[in-house]
Amino acid sequence: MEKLTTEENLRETIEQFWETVPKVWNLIRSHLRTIAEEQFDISVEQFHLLRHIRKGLTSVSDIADARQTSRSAVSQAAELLVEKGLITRRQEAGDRRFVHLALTPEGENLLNLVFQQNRAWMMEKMASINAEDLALISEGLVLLKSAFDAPAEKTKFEPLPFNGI
Amino acid sequence: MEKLTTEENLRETIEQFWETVPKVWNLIRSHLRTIAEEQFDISVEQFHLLRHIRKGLTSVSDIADARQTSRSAVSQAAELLVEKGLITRRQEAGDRRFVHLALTPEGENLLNLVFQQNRAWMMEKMASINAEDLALISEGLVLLKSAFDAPAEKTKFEPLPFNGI
DNA sequence: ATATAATCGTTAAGTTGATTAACGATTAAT
DNA sequence: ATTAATCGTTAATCAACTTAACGATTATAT
Repeated sequence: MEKLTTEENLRETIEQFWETVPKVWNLIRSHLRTIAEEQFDISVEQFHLLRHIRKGLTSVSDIADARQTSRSAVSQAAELLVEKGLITRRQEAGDRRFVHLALTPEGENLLNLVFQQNRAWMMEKMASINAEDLALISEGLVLLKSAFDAPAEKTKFEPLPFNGI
Repeated sequence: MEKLTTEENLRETIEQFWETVPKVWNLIRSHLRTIAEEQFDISVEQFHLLRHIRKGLTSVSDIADARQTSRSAVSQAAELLVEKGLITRRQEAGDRRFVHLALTPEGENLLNLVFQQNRAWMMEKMASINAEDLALISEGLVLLKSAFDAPAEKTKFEPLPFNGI
């Protein structure tokens, strides 16, 4: 087996990323939509919002950042969830510009149920993978996450010259 | 180090999946949108369509399946790409219900440029990962892909009883 | 201190991508 | 030969997003 340079490895990994992630994510997202809409009457976007609130992001701005979307999009989605009684809004005492979103017991419960359904489905799909391979997948995901968590690193590679279309 | 059951491993991997994939994919999708729209005047969805055509999916139905969307959505997106001169439509000789989509040289070229830009950006992000870890990520992705490629496996785990909200 | 700027969230208007339903055209099944 | 099913398109509608404008609040500058 020949040793590749890191750059060649990188290209290969990125290739594999494109081969895998869009397809898998679309499939999961699509199944999630079915669960969320048919059984719980919320959209995928509303689900993500609930998920982020539980993860500890409570302000509209923080969630917008995390989701790579606009504050107004988050604000509008939040409004719908408030109407459904799944979250609450509360102004921050210290800085009254901030609004803190929090799950109601109903929201928490609904989120758990959606995750439960999703996990059951994913487990079916992944049932044939052995423990060792599962660990490998996990490790790979951790590495991937940390790469994209980190603030952009000064490049080792030439910035790409862009020459029109 | 304690040995976990496969089911526990599975839960952990799924947990890690949710921790990683939505965030990373959103980030990439967001950056991709910037490139595609600002520099090439196509939407992310149009990009995906081009991508699938190059991968060998030429019929509207096949692409709709692959993207987990409706035929009409694909048809509409295809129409826009035809207008831009990035793809062509050609009826199949044998079964004239089928229409085959194909990239024009301009479409091929544009797709290459978008990928080039995206790869450069992803390389920056992933620049600090060593060769061994890159290989690990690749392997993990391959495993993940094959799990979700396969037709749903008969479950080893209890189908989840659903008990209202 | 006061004025200016910046930040947080909301609202309004408009755009886009998606869905559903209906439809022609073609092919398969009975 | 009729009926079914499949492929793709079109039309109408919907949902989620964007941008822009705006109040409210806090930070900064003079």
